[in-house]
Amino acid sequence: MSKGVTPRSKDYSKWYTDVVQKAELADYSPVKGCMVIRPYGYALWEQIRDFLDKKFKETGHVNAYFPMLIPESFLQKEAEHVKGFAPELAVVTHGGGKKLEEPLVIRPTSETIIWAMYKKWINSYRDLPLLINQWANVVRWEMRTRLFLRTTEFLWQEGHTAHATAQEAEEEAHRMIHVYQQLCEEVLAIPVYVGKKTDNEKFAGAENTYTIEAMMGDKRALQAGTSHYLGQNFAKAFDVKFQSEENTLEYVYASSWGVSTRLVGAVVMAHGDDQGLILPPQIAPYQCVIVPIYKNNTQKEKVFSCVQTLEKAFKEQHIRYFTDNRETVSAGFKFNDWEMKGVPLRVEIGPKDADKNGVICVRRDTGEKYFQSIDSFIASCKNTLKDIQDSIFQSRLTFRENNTFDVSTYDELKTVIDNGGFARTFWAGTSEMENQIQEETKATIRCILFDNTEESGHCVITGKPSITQVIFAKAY
RNA sequence: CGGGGUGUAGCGCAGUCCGGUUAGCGCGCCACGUUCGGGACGUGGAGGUCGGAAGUUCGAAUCUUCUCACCCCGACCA
Repeated sequence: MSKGVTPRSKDYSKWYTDVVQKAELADYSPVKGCMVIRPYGYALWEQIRDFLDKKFKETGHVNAYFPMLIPESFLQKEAEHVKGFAPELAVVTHGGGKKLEEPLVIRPTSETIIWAMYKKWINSYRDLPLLINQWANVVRWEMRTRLFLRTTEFLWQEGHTAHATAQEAEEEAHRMIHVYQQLCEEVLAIPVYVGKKTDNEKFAGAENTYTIEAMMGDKRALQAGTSHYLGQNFAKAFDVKFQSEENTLEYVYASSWGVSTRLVGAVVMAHGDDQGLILPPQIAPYQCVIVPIYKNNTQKEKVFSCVQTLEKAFKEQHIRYFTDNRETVSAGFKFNDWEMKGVPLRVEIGPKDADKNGVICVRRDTGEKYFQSIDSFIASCKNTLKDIQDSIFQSRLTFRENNTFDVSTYDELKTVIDNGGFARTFWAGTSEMENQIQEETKATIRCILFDNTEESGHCVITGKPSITQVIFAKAY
């Protein structure tokens, strides 16, 4: 095995694949397009899952589980939905050695089977709102796959809610995109642009799609989460009506929203460097790694008494840590290994430090290395982790701001896209114009910003006055 | 599906053009010893149906035909 990873400047895509594999986040499986999420990678997903699950429950949602196999006919019921998903379905045609009466598709998303059930469960306005989330795997037969970013099977959560009014469903869709924003910014330390998708980019079967868009280390955009206002589309397709307080029969309004294991890829690409991963403390499986250094048993005893002091303090402060007491590899190897794995804070304790009752700390984000007494280390560790979290976020925010350019002409837009970065501009164009721009520049409208930086301007293509500010970028 | 590439030890590769005893190298792995503060070293060792099938030949990793798989770039997508 070679020692480092391909430098980002040489081949960003290769760098990404190298890091994912060398940090032991995931590995290629014997099944084309499917990866194995390894324990260290899965631990990242668990952090994401735990944060979101708590948030979902705080906002009134409950978890449930629906079948992975969906009757093929269900997909047909919503015209746009089937059009969007039909090309990428995996279909089960046989079971128990016999051909099935009706083929079953492996869910690419669960709207249809969930709405088939909602029809049974929803009768009255008293049954609403219905706020269900599911943690599940889905399968989409993609042409080209990449570890975490786009795999044939992936893990995600999908929320599916039913409401009595359009306004309530819209509010729900907005609420959840903001939960995702909070996840990205506060936990993953990735700043995101929040906004709405254009008709070209919206979900198959949605009225409105909301999105958070993050900038990766190569200045391309990654959609990090989506939330949809589905209107009455699925209610009509599955005939889900409720009796209102006024005793009228109405179709219910819906939302759905999801994030996936793609977010693990986002963390890699947003923060990583040529040494490997850089994990924000909030998501790091180990926030601190202790590397004891010694030559003989006398030193070992002395060093480990310090290690024990640290471990006790970490436990008390609920800091996730790992003591690397492998005797088969050198200290230098361990340093590189944990840097590859992105552990935010490394604590080295050698005989010299133990004599002085201190430790050497090394920050992964800045590389800063300093001596501290054990007492002051223990007293400041939480703050240091917080500082790392904040400064990683700040550095990403600065990076994004430095690479987001306001443009007012198509030529400027092209220049920004060619040089790499986000182009922010006003828009009053059509779907066709958007397609044309995509063909010429490879860039798409990532989102229509919720929060404009200016109230109004002129459309970058048509010159018409506009209050719609958008982000153009090349996307993953 | 279009374009490009690769299949030889766990990983990365050489050997293939121009067929010739026992198929090599680096890393990793195992054992022992010396090491241990930025990817340690020595000695010994284990590990291969050369992607698969058929053919040519006295003889095939190497030539021919067919086939399978995977990777990269595009179109599609969270």
